[in-house]
This record gives sequence, C-alpha cells and structure tokens, in this order.
Amino acid sequence: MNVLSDRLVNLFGALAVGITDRIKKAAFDPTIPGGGETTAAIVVIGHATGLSIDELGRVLGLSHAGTVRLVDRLVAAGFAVRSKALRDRRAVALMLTEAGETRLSAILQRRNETLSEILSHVSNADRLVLERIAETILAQMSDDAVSALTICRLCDERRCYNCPMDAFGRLCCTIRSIGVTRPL
Amino acid sequence: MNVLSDRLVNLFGALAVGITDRIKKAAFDPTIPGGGETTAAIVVIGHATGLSIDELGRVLGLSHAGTVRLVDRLVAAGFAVRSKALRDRRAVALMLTEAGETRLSAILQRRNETLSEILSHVSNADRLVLERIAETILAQMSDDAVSALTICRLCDERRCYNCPMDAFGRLCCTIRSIGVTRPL
DNA sequence: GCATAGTGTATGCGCAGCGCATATATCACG
DNA sequence: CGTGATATATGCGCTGCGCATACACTATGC
Repeated sequence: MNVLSDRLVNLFGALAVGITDRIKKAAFDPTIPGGGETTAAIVVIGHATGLSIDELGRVLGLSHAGTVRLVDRLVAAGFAVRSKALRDRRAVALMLTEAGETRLSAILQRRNETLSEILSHVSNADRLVLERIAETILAQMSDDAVSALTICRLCDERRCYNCPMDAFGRLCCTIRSIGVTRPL
Repeated sequence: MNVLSDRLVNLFGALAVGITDRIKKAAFDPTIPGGGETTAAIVVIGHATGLSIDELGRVLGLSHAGTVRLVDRLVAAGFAVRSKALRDRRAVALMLTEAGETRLSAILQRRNETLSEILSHVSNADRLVLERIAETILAQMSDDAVSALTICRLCDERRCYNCPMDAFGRLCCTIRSIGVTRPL
C-alpha cells in the first residue's frame, strides 16, 4: 500500500503531460525544418555551445545517424554551423549562427509566456511551495550532465539562476561556462 | 515586467518536461507496435470505450489517415477491436480486447510506480499544496472533452476520483460513464 | 615510431509513421 | 428523394530515424 494519494499521482502526471504539450506547442517553430526534437536541438546548442554531434545525440536520445541528419537540416537552414573542435580534430563543435540565436530567443520567449500565463493562476504562497517542490524533484532526477541537459532541453538557462541541476557541478549552466573544454 | 519569478517559470517547465519523459518511458510497451502516441491510444480507448476513430484522432492530435493506420496496428496486434457503433453505422466503436486491457493495466502500473517514486521525495505538507496547485491549473487548461482527454491520455482514470477535468461535465470519467451514447 | 583498438563523423539503405488527396458509405436536413 | 456533411478507408509520397558501414582521427601499448 502506498501512502501517496492516488489522486495526487494522477493529477501530477496529467499536469506534467498537459504542460509539456503546451510548452512544445509554444516552442515549435515552423521555420525550423524537421519536427520532433529539432527545436530542442537549437536550445541545447545554445546552452552548451561547442558541444559535439555525439553529445547532442545523447542529450536528445537520438542515434548518431539521426543526429547527423538533424544537424544537416539546421546547418542547411542557416541556424547552426559545424566549426572545428579545439581539442579533437575528429569532433565537430556545434554553435548557433546569428539567425539561430534569433530563433532561440523567440522560442524561449514563447515558452516563457506560455508558462507564465499558466502559473499566473497560482497564488503567491503556493508558488513558493511549488518552486521548492520543483527544486527538490529536479535535484534527484539527473545523475550526469547529459541527463541534466535532456531535462533542460527547453529551458531558458539565462534566467535560471541557482539551477538545481547545477548542484553537483553537472548543470547546464556549468556546461555552458566550460564551453568546449570539457566533454559531456 | 512579470511578477513571476523567472526561476519558478524555468523550474516548472523543466519539471514538466522531465516528468513527462519519465512517464512516457515508463508507459512505453515494446510489444505494442508503433511508437509515438500508440501507447496513449490504448489508454484513451480504455478511458472512453466506444469512441470513434475520428474522436481518437482528435484526442491524439493525428490526422484521420494516421489514426486509421494506428488503429490498424492495434487491431492487428490483437489489442483493440472495431465494433459497430450503435447510433451511427458509419462510425466505428473502438474497444479493447482482453489482451488490450492487460496491456493497459501494465502501462498504468508502470506509470503509477514511476510517479510515486518521484513524489516520495516530497514532504506530506508539500503534497497537499501540490495537489491543490495541480487541480487549479488543470481545471483551467481544457475547454472540452477532447482537450481533457488529451491531457488525461496517460492517466489512470480508475484512481482519479474527483477529477478536476470533470468539473464542467467534460471530464474523462464522465466520458467513460456515458460510453457510446454521446459524441466527443 | 608504429601497430592496434577506440572514438567521432558521415553516408547508403530501408523501414515506419504520418499527411494529403481521394473514394465510398452513411447520416442529416429540407 | 436529393444535396451537403460526416466517418471511414486507401493509394501515394515524404520525412525522420536506425542499422550497417566507411573513413578520419585519437589513444594506448610495445
């Protein structure tokens, strides 16, 4: 027997699914070729500028081949470039173009607006508790930088100070700051 | 300027994405042919026994053709049947087979276990607040039965008493109780 | 320095899932 | 009974992905 309320389990699951639908719908950009996780790829490259195709694939849960094609699409559309990695001449250092940065800003803005609208119906007191709950759960959901980036693949990292995913030096913010100098 | 904390917005979004990933991973059943929303289709048919292909397609966000093929796969695998609708001889009344019901139970059990494990790290006091927050947000996220079922497409309806999606007579639970007698 | 194993990237090939356009059957309404 | 709307089904082609493979570079051991 579980001490947890079945109702809470259900409501929490429905909430996550419903909110995620909204986020993905808001973040979706028809000018970016390719559905699925292509939009997330732009955010991830923005988070972890200089990451490799292999790392991007692990973050997005795609095969190498699938990731190569995804990057092909982004490059062809002018949103990302494959530049030379500093340490390893086999690897590619992915980064956004100006156009890619512009798309990224638009994606994050729409995401933030959607979430803000939804949260506006929650009282101030409850928001404090919600923030603590989210922090608690997130802090124990990832074991390494890859899984942290996966969870944060649609986050606005620039506005996430004190990111709980960062608690063990494995956060997205950390990854960005270390740039290409440290593999995921 | 938004009075909402940027950090809360980010953490809440990351939480939703991360939890949804976990739910979908847990619910995924390799014995069910076809990825994407095929698993959800079984849950939805279980929720709203007797619904039509058109209704299922709207709930899952698929085209008619895509939904027909999805149902083809479920039927071929022996998890669902197309039976005659009572009122409309054009329409199909979808329902699960014994094997489908078995799969449904397994899917929901894995989902519930995953969510329970995650929520076990939240204090009892915070759980009460979380339940209220989820209720508040969910109650204003859907306008009709289709969008309610979309949000509830991975829910364990049998354990969701007082479902907030039901508040306006448009809930998944309602849909089940009315069976085939009322279109979505 | 050199051989061998390991890693990162790219490509040929085929498959699965989906949407568009279309065809057919049934319903709703005058 | 005729016309338009609705529900389902299918042919066709596209897209995204994975598997297997090829190639380039790195790392390690001798």
